[in-house]
Amino acid sequence: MRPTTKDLAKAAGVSRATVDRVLNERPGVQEKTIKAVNAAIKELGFVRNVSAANLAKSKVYRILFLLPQVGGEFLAGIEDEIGVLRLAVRNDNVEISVRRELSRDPHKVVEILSKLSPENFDGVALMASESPQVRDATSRLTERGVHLVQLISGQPDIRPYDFVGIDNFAAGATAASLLGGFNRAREGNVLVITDTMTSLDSAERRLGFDSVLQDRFPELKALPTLESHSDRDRADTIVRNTLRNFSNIVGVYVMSSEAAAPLEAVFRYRDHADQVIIAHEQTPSTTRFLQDRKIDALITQNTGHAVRSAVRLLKARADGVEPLASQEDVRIEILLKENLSRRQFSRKR
Amino acid sequence: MRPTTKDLAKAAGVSRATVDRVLNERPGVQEKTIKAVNAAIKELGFVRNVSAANLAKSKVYRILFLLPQVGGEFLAGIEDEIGVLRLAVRNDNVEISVRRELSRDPHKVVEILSKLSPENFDGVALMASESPQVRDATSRLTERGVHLVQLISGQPDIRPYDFVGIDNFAAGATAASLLGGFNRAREGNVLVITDTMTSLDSAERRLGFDSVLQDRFPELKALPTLESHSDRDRADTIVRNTLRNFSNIVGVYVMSSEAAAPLEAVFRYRDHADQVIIAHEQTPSTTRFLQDRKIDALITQNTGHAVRSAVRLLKARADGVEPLASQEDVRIEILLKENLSRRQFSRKR
DNA sequence: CTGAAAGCGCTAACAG
DNA sequence: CTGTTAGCGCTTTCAG
Repeated sequence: MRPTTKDLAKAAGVSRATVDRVLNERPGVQEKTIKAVNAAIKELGFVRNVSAANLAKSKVYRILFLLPQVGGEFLAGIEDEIGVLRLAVRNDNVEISVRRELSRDPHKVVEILSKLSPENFDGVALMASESPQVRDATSRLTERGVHLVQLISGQPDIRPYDFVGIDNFAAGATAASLLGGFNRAREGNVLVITDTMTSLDSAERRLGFDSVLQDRFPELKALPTLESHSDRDRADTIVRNTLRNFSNIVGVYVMSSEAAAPLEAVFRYRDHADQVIIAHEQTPSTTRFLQDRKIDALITQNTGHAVRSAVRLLKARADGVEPLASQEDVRIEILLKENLSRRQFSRKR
Repeated sequence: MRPTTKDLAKAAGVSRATVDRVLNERPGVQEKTIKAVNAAIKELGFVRNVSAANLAKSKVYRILFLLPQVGGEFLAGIEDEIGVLRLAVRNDNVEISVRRELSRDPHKVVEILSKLSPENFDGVALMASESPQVRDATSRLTERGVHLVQLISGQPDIRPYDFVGIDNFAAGATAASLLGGFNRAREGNVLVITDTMTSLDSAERRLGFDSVLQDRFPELKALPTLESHSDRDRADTIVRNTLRNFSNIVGVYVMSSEAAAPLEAVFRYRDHADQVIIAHEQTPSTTRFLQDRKIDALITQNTGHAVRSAVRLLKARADGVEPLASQEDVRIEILLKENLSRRQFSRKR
């Protein structure tokens, strides 16, 4: 049997209440009592039972997902994943809420973040592009005691909070590697489209893409990035114009997570078989395109996993526990028609 | 506040003990009392608090991983993952043990399985090839009340227990798609190697591989499967002979999860750049080969995820709870040099 | 600064 | 067939 607070109390010659005080670093305990309890902890190899503690506290973890207001299939998919998770974690005292109210304007984002406090939320999963203003606001938020994880959009490895998502430079490089590899060494141009280049995510993908193209596929030349600004008509226009101006297009790379409109524009003016086409993220549209072989590959991240990871991280931070690192890594996945996962799950009854 | 058994008891006009009896379908409760309690459950929207129940029962989930006795880097990696997980889940009353004692001989496997009982284990994760004998033994095991999940090796969708792993037909198809796609339409032969074709896994991969090759890459012809029988020297010999007998080899496909020896044999007799090389699973060796561009791609499954998934499934089955299907899907991943995940985890302090 | 006692939601043992 | 009582491991008053 694992030792309990009762055992600690006996070993340290104090009451269970005092053990509790020491365990939770509550104030008002004599230094020597603290030492005695800590010695007992070490000696007995005590590990606290978090669920018993949560039961006693009737603790609920309140987690908020802050998402962009506008979005297409990709964002809808994320909302769905959150919805599924919300039900699944109710048994673990986790209460998830979602707000779709972030805009491109950093000041609006800052305003929303500034209203958040530990009174209302233990943790926030934020899906917003980086900017100096937002960075400051998140710092203040965490200082106020609200845990934060940056979700999908943003930069790994840079600040004192967690990032859940893929390395966009590597994602772009992966796209280039596939596009170049599948292209059979034809010479020509590559059309590159995204939503907007002001987002760091797209910029990083482009850098990764270019670096591999230059290194390994000198026969390919990537054109300047086209920006659709989330506008269907605009996507159509810029694609049409570019296809008209550049004759020898052998590849297309759609960098944005909402790829449907740009891809449809391409299909409208070109036979899909005439070039290698790579896009990002798995949505109903992109899945269909892959199945129909209208595109060659998708670079994706497992959004369900990302969302669960965000919740686990926020919970771990709230508990002051170190998360299981390997589990929280979001991989850059490559999807071909052949490895689209068919079955959701496997069990016959 | 969510309703508790206390609320149920009051609403149904019975004691908490009776509520408990109904909740856990214990015998000896009047039909009408059961109805009353169930009515209250429905009315109040009661959801049981599993961790409170576990606390009261001091329940521990005893889970056994049964692994093959012999194995290389791939199996070692799985053992490592289990080791990490064992520590991580100790706080969740899960006790994991591992036995590396399965042999190729089905009768030995059966013997081991027949000794397992609910007295010792709540669930077993079994990594063994399919065979009629083993199938019977697993059926008897589950009938005895020990939950079972088939891990990595085996067939999805066929029996009344869970399978955690990838669809090997699709994995083989994916390999062919990459090999053919990267090959730039050269005509030639493809060397195919595995450990042993008697395992269903390899057979399935081969079928998937061939089907895509025939459909989409008629310029490629896959040679009969070579079998290394986990023997380094034998791998060397068969590879050398085949390379001597067939001049025009433009591709190599290693189907087995332990790929190091066959790959090294290939490198010994051929310049790696002369053909497209695809193998399975990420291990120290295959990772290095990918980084050095000695191989072109890996088809992998996330073993850490698979192991965690197995534990979650066995726990869910033991609780009689439906698992979160989407989370337990193991994907066929494609690894190029570009999307090898660098960072394990991302947080600066 | 420390301890006693009650309670979180559920289960187990024993009466009745 | 059903209720009472005690207790899982930890936290939270409230005294002292």
